[in-house]
Amino acid sequence: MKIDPNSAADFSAQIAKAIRDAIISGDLIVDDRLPSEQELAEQFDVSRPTIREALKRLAAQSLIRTQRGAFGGAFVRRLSYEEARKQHVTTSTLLLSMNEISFDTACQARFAMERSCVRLVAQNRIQAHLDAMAHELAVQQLPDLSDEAFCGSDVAFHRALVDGSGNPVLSYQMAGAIEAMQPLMNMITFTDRSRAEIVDMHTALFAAATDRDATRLEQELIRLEDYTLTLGRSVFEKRQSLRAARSVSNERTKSSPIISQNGGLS
Amino acid sequence: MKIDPNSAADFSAQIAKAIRDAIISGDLIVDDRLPSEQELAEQFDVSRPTIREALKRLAAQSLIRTQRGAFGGAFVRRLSYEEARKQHVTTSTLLLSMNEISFDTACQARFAMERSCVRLVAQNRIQAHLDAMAHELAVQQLPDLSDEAFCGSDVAFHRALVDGSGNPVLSYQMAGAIEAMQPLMNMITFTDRSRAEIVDMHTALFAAATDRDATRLEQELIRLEDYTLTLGRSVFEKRQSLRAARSVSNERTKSSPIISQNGGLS
DNA sequence: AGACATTTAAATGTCTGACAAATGAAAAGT
DNA sequence: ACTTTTCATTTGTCAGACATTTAAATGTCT
Repeated sequence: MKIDPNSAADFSAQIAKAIRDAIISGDLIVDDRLPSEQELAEQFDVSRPTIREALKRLAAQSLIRTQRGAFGGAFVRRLSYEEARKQHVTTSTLLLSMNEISFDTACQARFAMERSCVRLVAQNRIQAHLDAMAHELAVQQLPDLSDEAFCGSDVAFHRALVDGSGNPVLSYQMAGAIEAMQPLMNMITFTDRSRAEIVDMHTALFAAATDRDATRLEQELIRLEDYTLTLGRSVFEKRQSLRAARSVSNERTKSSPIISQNGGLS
Repeated sequence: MKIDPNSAADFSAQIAKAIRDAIISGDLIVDDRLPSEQELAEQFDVSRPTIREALKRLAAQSLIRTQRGAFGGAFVRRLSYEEARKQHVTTSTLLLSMNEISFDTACQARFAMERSCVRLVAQNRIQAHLDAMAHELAVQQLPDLSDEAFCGSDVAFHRALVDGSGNPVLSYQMAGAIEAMQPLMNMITFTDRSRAEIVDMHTALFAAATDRDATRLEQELIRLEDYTLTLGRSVFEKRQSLRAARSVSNERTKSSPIISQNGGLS
């Protein structure tokens, strides 16, 4: 077996790549059993811990599952929509939080993508999707709802909307836009936004979906985008003037106060 | 440190999750150094190999990088657009290949998403994007171009198009649709498609982008979607009749012949 | 004093060998 | 025929060791 001792990468990374390529290329298909760790160690001519590190890498990507005991081992795992969605949301969330991305850019991308669903939603939405949307609408009007719960319901509403496209691949792709970005936007705007106005727009979206009216769905999404953009900008302006006011006395308040940065993990 | 010996999950999985959560929550920020493996082993009260397996899981998700030597260690890594895009494409490719997804569904999702870029492309494309598209157009007309190279150029053309949106977040999200699905579609349709017709449609897309004409961009993408859908259906019909003809003599040819399925890795 | 070479400590990368725990198959017993 | 026991296989975990890399600290020479 070909692993390059002179390569920059670790053995475990090289081995993981070799197995991953075998899965992607189809040499290993769903539910195929990989050789045992001992056998792999012999095939690749490395020790068992090294093989184990490689397998853990693959497990982290949900490419394999392992089973203990006789006739156990590592098996190629079928990547489910739910797994894929989770990974996509995690990756998107991290990308957004680790890179300085303007509110406008994120907002633009999110709504451009959601709008791409309107035709299919108008065509394919069934009663179950409308019911899910109606349920979230009801939740959003509860008087004592916490901000977190409102945000969660907001995400669920939009998820139900895009699920109405009846296209699971599209829904999966949308997760990165909606489930990763919406919470970030909410975190920025929740202080200033008006729940009533949002519920109003959600109600309009619901009505348009009920009527299978793609054009109105698109219009309402544009309205929601405009509202969100305006809100975001006003929040940033407010922060800007606040910062300017106290910049003389207090210098570094630049990064989000959410980050506690204790260094340790305890 | 809290790791649950009774949990169903491995220690390494639990530890990886604990650290991942610390990164996502912001307790650990970009370029923070994690404690050394030895220290982590003591904090979590497990052995060093177990810690290493946890760290490899995080490395597989590009969440950390490691550096050898004194003052080395594991550092929180900034997830770049390129990394995120690669992961997204890999996940999407696997999702598509491991689940039985109809050609129509994939096609629908892919073009719905690409169409969501047209407004921004018309608004924000700069000369560099047009140049990249023109270059790929030239490549696609080379007489001796291999099928693989044509497919590659096809993907590059569409990538240049969506990059024209000037929104890196949108480009990243599109990667899952275009870079993961286009190759699959090509694999199905490359036998029957007409390069001339595709080049023709690409040329029209290029012209519309040059003219900043969003409506025409959308129209041309719909035309390309229709062409691809028709092509895909005719290919499947052909296969269907072929299969019916030989179904008496030969039973199981259901899965793609691309899969060699040797079981081993050597 | 400053520039260069050497040493050293800290950290990851890897290996060996061992034991524990789970698990399904086969053997034994009823 | 059914149940129980045994057993081999395989992953999960640990301990200890050595190799390699790296940068800071130290030493040495000009």
